[in-house]
Amino acid sequence: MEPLLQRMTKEDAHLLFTNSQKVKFIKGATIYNEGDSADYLYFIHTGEIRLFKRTGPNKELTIFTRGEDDAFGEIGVFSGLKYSNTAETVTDSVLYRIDNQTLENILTDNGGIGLHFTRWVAESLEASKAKIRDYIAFGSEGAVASVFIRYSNMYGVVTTEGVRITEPIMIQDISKHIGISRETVSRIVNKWKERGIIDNDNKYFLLKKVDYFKQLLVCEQCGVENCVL
Amino acid sequence: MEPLLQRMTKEDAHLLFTNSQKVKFIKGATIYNEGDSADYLYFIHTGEIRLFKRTGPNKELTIFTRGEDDAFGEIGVFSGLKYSNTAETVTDSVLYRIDNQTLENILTDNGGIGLHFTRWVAESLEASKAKIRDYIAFGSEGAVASVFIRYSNMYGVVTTEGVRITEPIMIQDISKHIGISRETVSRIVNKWKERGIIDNDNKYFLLKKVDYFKQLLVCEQCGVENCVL
DNA sequence: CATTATAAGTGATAATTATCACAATTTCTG
DNA sequence: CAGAAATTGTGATAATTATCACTTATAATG
Repeated sequence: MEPLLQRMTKEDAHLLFTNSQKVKFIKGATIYNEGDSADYLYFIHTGEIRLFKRTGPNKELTIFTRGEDDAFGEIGVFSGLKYSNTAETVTDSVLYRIDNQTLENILTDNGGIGLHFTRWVAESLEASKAKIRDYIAFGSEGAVASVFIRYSNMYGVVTTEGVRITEPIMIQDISKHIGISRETVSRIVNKWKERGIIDNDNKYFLLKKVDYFKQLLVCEQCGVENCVL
Repeated sequence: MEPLLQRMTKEDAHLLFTNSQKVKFIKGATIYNEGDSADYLYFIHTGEIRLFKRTGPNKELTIFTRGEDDAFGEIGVFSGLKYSNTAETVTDSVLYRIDNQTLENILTDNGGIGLHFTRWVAESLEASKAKIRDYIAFGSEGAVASVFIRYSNMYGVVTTEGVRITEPIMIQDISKHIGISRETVSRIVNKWKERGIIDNDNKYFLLKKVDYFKQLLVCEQCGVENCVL
């Protein structure tokens, strides 16, 4: 999925930045908490952000992640008074934040920018709905497969051996995306390793048989563009 | 969640209608299929529409439903070339459809209308993400509870006995929302009936202890506005 | 109103997944 | 590089859920 800022002209992006305030966060910092008043939309200059919901003591569900040139906080800013997720940095991050009212004024005056926002949110919605399908309809294996496919769409490099994922993936990250126990995810991944479907060098995975995943998830109908985490 | 057309002025809604084409469908008709070219956004004048994905032979997953004054098809129109869901009428329906390009022109010229679209899509996104949480994080009971809570937010009437849901609900409808077998849903619902948590007159349900559901789903943080199906 | 068609309930059983309790690996840090 | 911390693997067992094969109940139709 194309990051929000890359969809617009430099001038439009500049307009948003000049109306924003620069804020820095170190790795692992919390930018806002679920339930906080939703005052800002955040643009990611550098870094990566994980949005998640807490579902119990020591239990989290990752809702999505966003990276450079993208934005987050739309859920609160456009649709409610409060953020419905917690936002946390995955890496050191430099963000620009624009307040609610300033943003609305810009969008009202500038339908072109607004249309980019609508498309961006609509694609996020698309991604979210496709996730529901994948996570629910094909059991635990389907859910894990879906996470791998989505990583491969985001960070995959095609090689002769298969698709190499350039971002490190931890088993427990996968587990947090799909709400399945770490142990079960571990067992599924190891079964696939034995069968030669995937391979890994510690946290770096190689999908040797992407078709196995696509078949499992009945991917024919589904475009790849919005199949992301 | 407020239907799209009710968010805007009559003039703005009128502008959209005059650029649209009226189409009628009988109950159970398919408006478009997953994979069809996404040429139109549809406004619902009267009727109710169910959007779903097919996940196997005789297996469907309901993605969402929309009713009067609302719209659907945004996924294709704003974000892709193809519809990613199948749209089917639940009741006889009168729709207006506007083609892709005409809509984009209107939104580009009119940031105010565009902002309503963005908010509407952002709230749908919010609903979708909250669903993921509910359906995944609290087991089968949580998923079923979530469907009831969402029905009650959409069609609930508060009475001295509890919340009465004015729309008929079939067990297999619930099952299609959450991807859990009909039999399991049936067993869960009957267990709750025995315990006095819910009651029903055939398809009409009464939630006697809404708090039981809210506790199960840890609803404290979550606003009710976008907690819909 | 009898007859189909749909939907729902249920027992038995198989399959899947979670949980617990550690052991083994890998990564981090001084 | 050693020791600590974090992550992963694994066996045993419990809990949950799906599936199958019916039966029962409800709704639709001529």
